[in-house]
Amino acid sequence: MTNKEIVKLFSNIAAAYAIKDEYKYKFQIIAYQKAADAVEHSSTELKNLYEQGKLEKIPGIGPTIKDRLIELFKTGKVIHYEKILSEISPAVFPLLDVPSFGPKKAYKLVTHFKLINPKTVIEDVKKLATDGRISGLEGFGDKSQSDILQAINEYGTGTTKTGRMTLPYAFSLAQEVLGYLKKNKDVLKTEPLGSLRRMMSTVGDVDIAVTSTNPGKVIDYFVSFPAKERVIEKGPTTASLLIGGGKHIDLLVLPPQQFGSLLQHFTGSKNHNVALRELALKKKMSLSERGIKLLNTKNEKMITFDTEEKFYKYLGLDWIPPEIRENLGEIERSQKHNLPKLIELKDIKGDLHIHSDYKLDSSHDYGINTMQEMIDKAKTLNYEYIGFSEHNPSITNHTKDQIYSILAGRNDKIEQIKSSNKSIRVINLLEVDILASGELAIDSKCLDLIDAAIVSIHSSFNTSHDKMTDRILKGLSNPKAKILAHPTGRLLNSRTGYEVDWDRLFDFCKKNNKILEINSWPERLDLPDTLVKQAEEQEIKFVINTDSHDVSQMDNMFYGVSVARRGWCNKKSVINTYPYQQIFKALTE
DNA sequence: GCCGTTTTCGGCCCGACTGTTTTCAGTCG
Repeated sequence: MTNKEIVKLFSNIAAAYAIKDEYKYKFQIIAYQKAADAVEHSSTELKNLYEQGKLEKIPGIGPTIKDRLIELFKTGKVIHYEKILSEISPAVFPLLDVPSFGPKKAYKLVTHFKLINPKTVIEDVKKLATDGRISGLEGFGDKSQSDILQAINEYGTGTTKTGRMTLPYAFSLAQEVLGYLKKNKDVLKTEPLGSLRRMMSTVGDVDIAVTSTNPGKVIDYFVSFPAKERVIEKGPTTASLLIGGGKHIDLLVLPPQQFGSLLQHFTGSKNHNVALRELALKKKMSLSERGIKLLNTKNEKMITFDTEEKFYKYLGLDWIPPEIRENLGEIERSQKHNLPKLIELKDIKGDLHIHSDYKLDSSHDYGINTMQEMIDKAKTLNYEYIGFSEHNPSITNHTKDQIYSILAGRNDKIEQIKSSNKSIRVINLLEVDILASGELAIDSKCLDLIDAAIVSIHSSFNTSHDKMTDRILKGLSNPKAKILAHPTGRLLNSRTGYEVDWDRLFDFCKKNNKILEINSWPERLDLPDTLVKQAEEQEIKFVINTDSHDVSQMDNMFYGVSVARRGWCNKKSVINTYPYQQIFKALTE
């Protein structure tokens, strides 16, 4: 049973409760939706947590759901869930994946037309709509019928929800929309919000806020955005467009005096906003994008805010950086005026994971720029130091002596580079494979040629959770191995990372002064932010690297810093904020 | 069914938009 399957199970349970009796089961529905959400965002497979007896570590899973998960892992099923689901045709559930279908609509159609086959139900409903048999059913008219047909067609052709965008893609899309909006004279201010402002590693839809004294005109202008496929909805203050690839652009327009609450609301996250509103309720206030309503006054007086700082302050809170607005303790810390001081891009003093074009006869890829070109780029970034870390020479094509002489040749090159670049310090690193056995790809005589090794997994990904952990710990046990690069091996939208026992790894790093890389490559962003936060709580040290293979990629540092910020990192936790002497000591002691 | 700076019992966010209605239900973020 994978997390993905558990997410589907919990959402189906929530839907089943909504169909049975929405009012009676109101809070079970919320609980199961929350649990599904928590499992979806868990950085570890629940199966592993179950084996370690740590299921209660997931917030949103309490005693009841925990017992049911134990039953699920032990027996492969949960009797209580089977009973609930058996009362509803299984044909209801596939429809829930189609946008605009909720439990009520799906149930009504499935029941009325006696649909029973979950494999064909979407096609069955499509045919009913095509034949004009849905219109006229209670609550359904001609428009509903054609909307259903459109939703199923878009779903079938993959026009809806084909994965999430990487950050650079989302940024460029947002810039395109912003550029368009700024040409309109009724647009006073405009900002991209939502998960993009929170710098999540992937972005689903682009959310844009606008202030204007004439919202209607802005909305009219927005819905004629040239790159749109169609208008999803359009009201007096909000509108939503469908664009290529199934992405949405959501717009919210309010007057300038409400800009603070608008920013706050539309930045999210949902969990942060819900928690904030619950806190406000206890103070007899009700929050929305329009401001704060005072519930104990006569007409529920509305206070408006032109900045976010004022909005948070009115609630007795310090302003919270968008990257940590996930309801993971930030609200409590803000109340106590005790928020962490997050690392910033300007704190970074160097980049340690750089691939130049120096040929080591490796089986992996090379960079395209010379060492000198990368150093020149590092100077423009005001770095104090740079670490070269090409891949180790191929071990299948060479003898140990050949590898030694290749690396000795590279040492000569690095010495020469050092002597002609006095203003920037050069650190002699190497990215070394951890083999399937856990051994490093090169021997200790070769390792003695370099200052330290960045070790990483590039083969045999499909190993069990325990074996992969053993393998990594063995690799890291080598005294020269100081940094574990891209620790999960994930590639966003294409490869889930390998399974590792993170508690064991973090414990090992803590005891042995090993450093975890936060890789800034936008398809990696690895270590993921949720694991960064766990490791940060255990006082593990990080290094934020770009893994650059060309000079322009050295600008990706910004993305890695955002991951560290989302993981609540202080600059003290990140070794490449240290001055040269201190980082060199950390890498070589 | 979860959870705790008001709580181990009694709470549980808020509003937008659409279609089918004539005051609201359903879905979404």
